[in-house]
Amino acid sequence: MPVTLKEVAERAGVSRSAVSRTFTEGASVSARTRAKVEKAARELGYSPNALASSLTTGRTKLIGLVSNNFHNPIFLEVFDLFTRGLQDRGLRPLLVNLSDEVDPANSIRMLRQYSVDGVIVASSTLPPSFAEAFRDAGLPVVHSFGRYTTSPYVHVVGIDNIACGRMAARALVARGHRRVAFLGGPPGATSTQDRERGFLEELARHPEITVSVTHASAYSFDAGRAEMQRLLQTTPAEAYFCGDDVLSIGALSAIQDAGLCVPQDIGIIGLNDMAMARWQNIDLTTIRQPLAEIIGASIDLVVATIEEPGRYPETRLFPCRVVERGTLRPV
Amino acid sequence: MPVTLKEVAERAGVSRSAVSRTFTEGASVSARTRAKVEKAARELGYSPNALASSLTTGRTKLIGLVSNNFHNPIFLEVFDLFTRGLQDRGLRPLLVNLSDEVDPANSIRMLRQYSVDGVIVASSTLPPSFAEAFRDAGLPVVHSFGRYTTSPYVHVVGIDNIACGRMAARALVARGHRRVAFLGGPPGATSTQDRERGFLEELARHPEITVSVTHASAYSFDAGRAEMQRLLQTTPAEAYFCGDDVLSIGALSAIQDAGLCVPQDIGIIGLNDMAMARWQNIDLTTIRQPLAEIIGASIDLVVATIEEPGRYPETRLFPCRVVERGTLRPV
DNA sequence: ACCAATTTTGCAACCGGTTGCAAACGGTCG
DNA sequence: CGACCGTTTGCAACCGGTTGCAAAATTGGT
Repeated sequence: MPVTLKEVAERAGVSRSAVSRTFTEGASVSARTRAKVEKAARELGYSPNALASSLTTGRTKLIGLVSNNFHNPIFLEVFDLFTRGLQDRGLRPLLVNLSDEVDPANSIRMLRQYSVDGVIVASSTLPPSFAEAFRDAGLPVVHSFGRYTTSPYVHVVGIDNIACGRMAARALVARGHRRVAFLGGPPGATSTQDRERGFLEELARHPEITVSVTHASAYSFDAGRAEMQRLLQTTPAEAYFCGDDVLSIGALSAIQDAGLCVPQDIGIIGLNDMAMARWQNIDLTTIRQPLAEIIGASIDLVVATIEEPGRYPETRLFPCRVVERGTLRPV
Repeated sequence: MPVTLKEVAERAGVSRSAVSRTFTEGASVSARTRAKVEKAARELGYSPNALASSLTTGRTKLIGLVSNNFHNPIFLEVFDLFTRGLQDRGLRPLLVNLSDEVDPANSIRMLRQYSVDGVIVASSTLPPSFAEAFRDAGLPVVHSFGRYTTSPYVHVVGIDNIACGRMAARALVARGHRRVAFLGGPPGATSTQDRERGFLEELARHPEITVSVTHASAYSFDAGRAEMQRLLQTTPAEAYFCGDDVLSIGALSAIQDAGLCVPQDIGIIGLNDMAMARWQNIDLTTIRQPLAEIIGASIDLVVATIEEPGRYPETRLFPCRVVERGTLRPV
């Protein structure tokens, strides 16, 4: 059904190579043949088969976009930015939903079958070994929202979660809170581990302040709410640094249901600054993670690695900043 | 770099066809050769190139998933279900983000270049002509969340929006409201048009009830909030049927900010029942759209059409029901 | 052990493109 | 007009598979 190179060649009265050349950037074709070919192609409605050409060129312009975060609303923003960014560069996202899969083997096999040019692993809950397995399979890979390392084995783009933990701690200290706490995401997530670490390190400099730590089972509203409900059964802290925004919103809902006021009775600071944090009925004080920059850099890096396969793995971290809204009392 | 059929054949001491056959379902290979081939393949880490095989078989197992809804949180649920559902059937989603594009031509060209087996257009804001253009290009297509027609030109899977409008109207009537209103999404969206129509038709049977209609500029929190703020400047209705949940949440926030109580002062009923509607700090009364069924049927239908290209276009609608929560007073 | 029926196998052509190479072409200059 | 040089062109091989067909191997029956 779809029209092929050969048919265009016949109609234009030229060889197949001529047609191929008019459709490849920087190939040698005279203006006359090009015109003939373009006319024939237009009349026939021809567009070259990207997959067939990938056979010889070795490039598909397909990028595997692997994620397991299909429940945290911020990932809709992430997918929006990734798909647009990839499209803008002429690349196509092949989406892989990991849901509860932890073994990269299947995804690797599948993405190799489709000869993707590169892979982006977008997750803060997958272990570093996950992205590394792609690299071991010879695929250019970038781990977005991954953990910072001084000697990375794969490209990592994201934020300095330890520094964010510190930043959150300083924000709470600056407000004079004496009993603070970290309400983390799933303990296995490197993002939570690092945020916790930074938070505790900074607070270690203030021995007069009491710190406690607990974890929600997932980065989700329900998990955040459940954990805060549990905490409210005994004496809660004065202010919480929550593992991320969706957790914060869950915690807020538990606090409000308990008849307590935010930020008077309990303060909350989140992390991400997803669109919803700006919603006026939520109005969450949070640490802003510069999504667009992270995603832009991730794409740049995967493209650079495709072009230069031996490229040395690098880490790109973007600075975050506190966005003051209504869930933490003024300094 | 990746290992090919030929290398496996050489190592196993068989022909290339033999290798090909051991990897194709239902081909004739003796147990002995199969064993030899599988051993060689395992040792070499071979997995067949899906794109190369697609050249001769004409099937890529790639499905174009086209959407323009990257800002409505329910679409994260939609993408989750679509990607999982497709993966479960051995299909791969090639995601296309339309953002503000309205012309299908580019998407069609691109999806044909990648020889997708079929296309799913997931949007309630794109006109019917959008999906139809794919069909005209010879691509099997299903329009999910599209408009119901008695004589569809493409497959449509979704809900009966007119019936939903009626259902919302009945819910408000049953509660004894005398001044009700529809706060729709973008006027161009067929979903909004149909919901409005059903709502008005049902209310026409109750001449004693005052009805008014306005529209938000998008299915988004901000648009819903802005429109409700505008409405609150004069005398608002007693209860609103909002175009969808995210609009409802925006409206709720405006109402609360104005110091009014829901459902006492103003009632709200939404549509979709997205995960967030269940969040206890939102607790939205809404009309539940059975997402999983809609998406399952969409995939079934696109698969069926791939297998039987001449298949008659059909419409599959799923029933919705009111989910009672806290934003509408009890009957 | 022989023969026919059945299964398995390899050859070779093909899917829709790309590309190195050498021949054909077009233009310039003496 | 012919030699020379740089472009443009087509041929043919190749990318990594699949598949129709006929030959080879196996099976079963006698």
